Order: sequence, then structure tokens, then C-alpha cells
Amino acid sequence: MLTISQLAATAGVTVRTVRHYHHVGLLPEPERDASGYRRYSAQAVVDLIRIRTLADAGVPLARIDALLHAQPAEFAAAVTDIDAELQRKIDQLTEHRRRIAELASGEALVLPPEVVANLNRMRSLGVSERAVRIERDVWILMQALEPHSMPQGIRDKTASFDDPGTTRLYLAIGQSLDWDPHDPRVDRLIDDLDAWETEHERDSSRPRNMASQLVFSRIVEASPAWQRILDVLAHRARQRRTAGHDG
Amino acid sequence: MLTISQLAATAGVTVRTVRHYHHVGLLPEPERDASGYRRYSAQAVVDLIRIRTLADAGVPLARIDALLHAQPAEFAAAVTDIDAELQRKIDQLTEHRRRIAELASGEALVLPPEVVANLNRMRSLGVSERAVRIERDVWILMQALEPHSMPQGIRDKTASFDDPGTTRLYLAIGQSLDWDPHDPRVDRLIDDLDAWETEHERDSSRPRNMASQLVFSRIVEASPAWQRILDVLAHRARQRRTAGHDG
DNA sequence: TCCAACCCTGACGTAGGGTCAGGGTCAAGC
DNA sequence: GCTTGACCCTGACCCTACGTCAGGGTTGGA
Repeated sequence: MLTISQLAATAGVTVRTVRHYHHVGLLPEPERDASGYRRYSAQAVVDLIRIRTLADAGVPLARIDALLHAQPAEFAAAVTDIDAELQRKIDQLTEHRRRIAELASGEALVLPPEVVANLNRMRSLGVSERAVRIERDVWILMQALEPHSMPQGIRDKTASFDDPGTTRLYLAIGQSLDWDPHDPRVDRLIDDLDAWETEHERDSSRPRNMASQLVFSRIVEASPAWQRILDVLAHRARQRRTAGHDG
Repeated sequence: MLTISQLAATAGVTVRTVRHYHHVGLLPEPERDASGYRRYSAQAVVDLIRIRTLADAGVPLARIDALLHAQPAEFAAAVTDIDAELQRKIDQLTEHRRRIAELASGEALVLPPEVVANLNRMRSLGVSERAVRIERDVWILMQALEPHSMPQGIRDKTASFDDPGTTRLYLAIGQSLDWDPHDPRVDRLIDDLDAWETEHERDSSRPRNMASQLVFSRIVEASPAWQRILDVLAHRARQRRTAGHDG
């Protein structure tokens, strides 16, 4: 007659494991001695070894009991099934490895390298880190919500760095985040942005879809000055459009 | 301002997932509206997308927060670490697959094919299924406790089938399990076994190690007749040994 | 006004045990 | 006879990353 620790040592498992198998009904509870200690027979050793053989092969505990009493045909079917499950898990982990290998750094988390390059270009122009962070988040939202418009967006953005007027605007935009909404520099920036929109045929008053709404929210949340800037720009654009219809 | 289900849908996760991230502190709890509903900003969308990007790559939730704020060097180190962990899991599952592929049927669970072959040979001799089951368990115990003595044991067993006297004994042994301990056939079987031991120079009275103790237990547990048989055989062997010393 | 579709908190379940907490038992040495 | 260390017991909480009720309040459209 063996104690629980002797049984466990013989089968190469922990005492806790044996008790767990009792708990889930995989190994029957043996008789107790006068002290209430469990006393095991040699049969229990054999049972436990057979259980561990399956468990060590990755068979879920819940299926082991059936497997131990299965006919060869059922057994083979169950083994095939469990093997497929293991393969599925392996595939998933392999996919995880593939993805994680792509995670070069924090910024490249979601974004294609062209975008990361553009962000670094903004940094080297002297645009503040805070503004770059907002720009990054805007691209993350684009990527998640309108991935199809990413290629065009990337091309436009990359091309814009060739225009000195536009790059000067980027610098001013970066600084403006911290300005008071009624700072006179805000008004001058609004005029510059308005002129830029007219020149590049953009219209900040057109109805916004999900993606651009979130983009606007992200910017407005970050800067009171920009709440005013975007409001005024949209207002002016609406006026221009109305005037265009009238004329 | 988004509701929790809008946020979840935007980031491609379930509402439960968002709440879980709040619970573990990965995503900050947002302000509530008058009804107590959570209201999310665009920033939350960005945060959640960044979290999911790492989670989808197999990064444990507990490590994501640190990773989101890590410098490139730390980030690279952490990614290497996590990748190694994923590889470890893959290796383990692959080992499981290898093992499970070896599990041809219930009996071959632990045992080498030669043993399985011998068990089937016993069946074809007409040995009862119950006796074969005990024999199987004896081999399982041997395998687990004294694997080094398996080859010799297998050779002896395999050779024994060439001896008609021994195979006849196997048959009698199989039938004897169910006999009453005081059945006269038990006495005749004891005589036969005693003669066999003498002939083959075995000694069932020698001190037993762990493995043979368990083997004896397994047999005695299964059959009262065999409790007596083993007792008497050991007694006689002891007597023979004493006589040998005296003479 | 009603109904579906939301939202809330709280709690249990998953697989396979690890790790206390709190208390009883046994065997050996002094 | 007493102590000490090694066992044994039950019960309960911990881990991952959420899924899935249960029970109840809110919102918005027909």
C-alpha cells in the first residue's frame, strides 16, 4: 500500500496532480487508512501511468478516460482528432511568430514603412514629437477603418514634402497645438490653411465618414486651438461653396 | 463620442474584450454619461487598435502595456523574448504530436511492440483476457520502474513461448485466477510452478525491490488464489535455500 | 406605449495544475 | 515524553483571455 506521495513519485507526477485527477474523476479515490490518508494499490500506479502517457502526448484530461477504454477504431479516430487540434494550435502560434517578427518597433506596430518614413521626415523637419504622435494616430485610424485609401494617402503625403510651402505649414501646425485658441497666430494659421485648401482643392466642410470623424475627434481632443481652427475652416469652406452656387 | 459596442466594432473585438482590458488596467476606464454608460474618445480607438496589434501577434496581455511605451532597444529585446516563448510552446506541441502519432492503440500506449506481440501470442494460446490484462500491467510497471531490465525481460518472455511446458503453464495460470484458494487444482499448480522455478533456477523468496513488490501487489490484488500461490512458493523457496545451506 | 437593442455589474467556467493557509499525523532522535 | 521535520488532509485562490449567463436599467424608433 502506497501513500499519495509514493504513488506520485512512482508515476513521476506531483501530489497535487494526483489529487487533481481525483477531483476531475479521472483516477478513482482509493480507500483511506485510520488517519484519513489515501492508500493506493499497484493498480492505481498502472492507471496513473496510463493516464500520464496520454496526458504527456497532449490529450486533454477530459478525453483521456474515454480513450483508455476505447476500441482500436474509436481510439484511432480520437487520436486523429486530437492531432488535428494540436496542429491547429501550432499553426496559430506559428502565425503569431510570423507577426511578431514584423514588429520592428513601437511605431511600426501597425503602419507600413512608407508611413513610418514620413513620420521620421516630419521629425527631421523639426515638427514636435506631440504633433508626430497625432499624425501617427491618424494613420492608425486610416489603416484600421479605410485601408483601401491608404495607398493614395501615402502617395499624397510623400509628395507633399517636395513642396516647401506645405512643409512650412507642417512646422506651424506642430507648434500651433499648444497655442491659445485666440492667439493671433492662430488666425494667421487659419488664413494660411484656408489658402492651402483652396490651392489644393480640398474642402473641409464636406460630410465626414466614420474614419474622418474619428480623425477630427483625435485632433480636437488634443488641442483646443485646433478645435477652433477646424471649426473656422469648415465654416469658411461652407461659405465659399454657397457663394459658388450663387455665382 | 462612441459607445462600448461602437468602439469594439471599430477595433474588431468584442464588448467583453474591451471590458476585460479595463479590468486588467490595459485600457483606461473612460468617463461615463448620465446613464452610467462608458463614452469613448478617438484616442481610445487608437489605443485599442495598438493593443490588439500586439495581442494578435501573441504578446501576453500582461506585457503589452510595457511594450507600448518601450524604447526601440527594449522593444526588440522583449520581442525576441516573446518569440522564444512562442517557439518553446510550438516545440512542446510538436513533441505532443510526435508522441500521439505513436499511440497506435490502447495496449501499445506504453509498451514496445515486442511486448504487445507477446500479449497477443498469449491471447492466441487461449489465455484469458483478464490474465493478459494483468500481464500487460506488469509490463507497464516494469517499463516505468526498471526500464533497463526490459530488453532481457522481453527476450526471456519471447523465448519462453518455444517451450511447450511453459506455455501450458501460462494457460493454467490464466485459468487459476478465478479459482478458490483452497481448490485442489491450486495445489497441483503450486507444485508445477515450484518445479518450473527449480528447473529454471528462479527463486521467488529473494528480497523484492520496488518494481517486483508492485508487480506482486498487482497480482495479489487481482486474485485470492494467487495470494496463496505466491505465499506458498516463497515459503518453499526459503526452505530449499535453508536446506541448501545446511547440507 | 411597446419592443428590440443596447448598457451595466457580478459571477462562474474554461485546462492543468501551483501555491498558500491552517491543521492533523507519523517516525526518529533526545 | 517531547520536539522536529516530513508527511497528510481540505479548502481556496491564482494563472490566460476572455465566453456566457443572470438580472436589471436605458435608449430610440414604430
